[in-house]
Amino acid sequence: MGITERKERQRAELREHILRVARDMVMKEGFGALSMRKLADAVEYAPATLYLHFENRDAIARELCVRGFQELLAALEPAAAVKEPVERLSRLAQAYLTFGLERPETYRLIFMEDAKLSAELFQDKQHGEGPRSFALLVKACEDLKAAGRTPEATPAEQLAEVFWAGLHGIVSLKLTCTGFQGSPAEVLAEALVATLVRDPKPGKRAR
Amino acid sequence: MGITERKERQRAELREHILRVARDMVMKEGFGALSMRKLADAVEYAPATLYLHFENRDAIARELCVRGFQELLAALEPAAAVKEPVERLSRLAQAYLTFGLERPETYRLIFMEDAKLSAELFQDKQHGEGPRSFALLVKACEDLKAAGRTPEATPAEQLAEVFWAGLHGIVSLKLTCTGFQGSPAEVLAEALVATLVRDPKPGKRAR
DNA sequence: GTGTTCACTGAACGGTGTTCATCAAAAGTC
DNA sequence: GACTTTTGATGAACACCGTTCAGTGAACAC
Repeated sequence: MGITERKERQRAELREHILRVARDMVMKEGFGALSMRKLADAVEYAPATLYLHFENRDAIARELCVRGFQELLAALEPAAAVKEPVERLSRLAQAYLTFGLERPETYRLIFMEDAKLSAELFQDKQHGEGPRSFALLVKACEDLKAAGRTPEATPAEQLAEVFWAGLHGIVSLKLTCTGFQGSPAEVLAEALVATLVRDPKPGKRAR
Repeated sequence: MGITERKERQRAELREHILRVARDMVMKEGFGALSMRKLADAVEYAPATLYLHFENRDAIARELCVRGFQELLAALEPAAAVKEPVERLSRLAQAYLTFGLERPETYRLIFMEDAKLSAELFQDKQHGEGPRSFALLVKACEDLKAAGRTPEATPAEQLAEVFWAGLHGIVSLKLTCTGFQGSPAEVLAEALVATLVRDPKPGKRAR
């Protein structure tokens, strides 16, 4: 009875194939330019066939979103492995920027498209690559705080949110408001890290 | 020969009427939901008539963008009038957030839609409400720097860009990634200001 | 009164997402 | 092997979309 298994496998393969082609099209021309008909054409099936594998166009977007977050997490992880908190923050910032600016359409899809898309991906705060990516920033800020190098009154979690917001702001303004920001993204990232980090206080070191 | 004048006035009035209706529709359902046909229906003209007043749908978006930036500038100006730099920064942040969160679709239109839209509005760095809004932030950061309360190495302009990016990040993440940020926007705004501002250094006051 | 201008429109073109009855081939059953 | 059932795939349709353009009728100029 390997038939049902084979069918299931073929079905999964086609689904995967559709998603890969869709991903390529989105990366080239953006999600807005992805039409079900063009996608069907590209995979050499009739448009209606796509609906046997995905509920609708949004379902494809959702799937691509998940993969986008996986890529983001993968892009951040090397930087998150750095021990020294300040250096780690800086590396995380650079990695985030590089991801956003080199994959603009992916970035737009996961962070600047419809709210419904990314909202549900942040529901489960434990699993999911979105929350896990954020957790890396939180950890970095906690370590920074433990080293006594953050503004005292601000909790690490809030600091991480401000950090993420800053990074997202830099990337998304570069993507939409072309030519607004005067400074290069890397410079802004460094400036952002500089605002977060406080000089170590010699008086507190003995404590 | 008041006829041509009257015609011109009527023409301008209709154009204005179309824009007002378009603005209402965008504020209610977002720019994506604004269709030329529905707009034509709402103003009780045939769709083709709209093209006698606007080159295409994007031209309407551009016009609404300009108005959006005017509203943003108007929202920021009271806060910009505050003397004390730290307080001013805080007020600017709150005003920016309020604007973004209370007019989400306007905000999306001017900052999160197509790059072409806002790009050209930031070409002329002197005039235009976009650059002038940004100038308010730059001035605030310059005054903050003059008071010796910024990170020393970072120029005021860069600081302003980081500030704007932070604000934009907070607003746009609230708009797209609903439920991602744990903290309320106002709290994050305060935290953002806190990261930018340094304690006054008593040693430098005498200088 | 006649000619001209011009705001306006209906209909069309080519595109979109989505649905559904239909069909042929594969799988299951005897 | 013949018959029935299941099922992957589809063509055609529906209701939208932005945009164009020939045509029309009323207001204007003379």
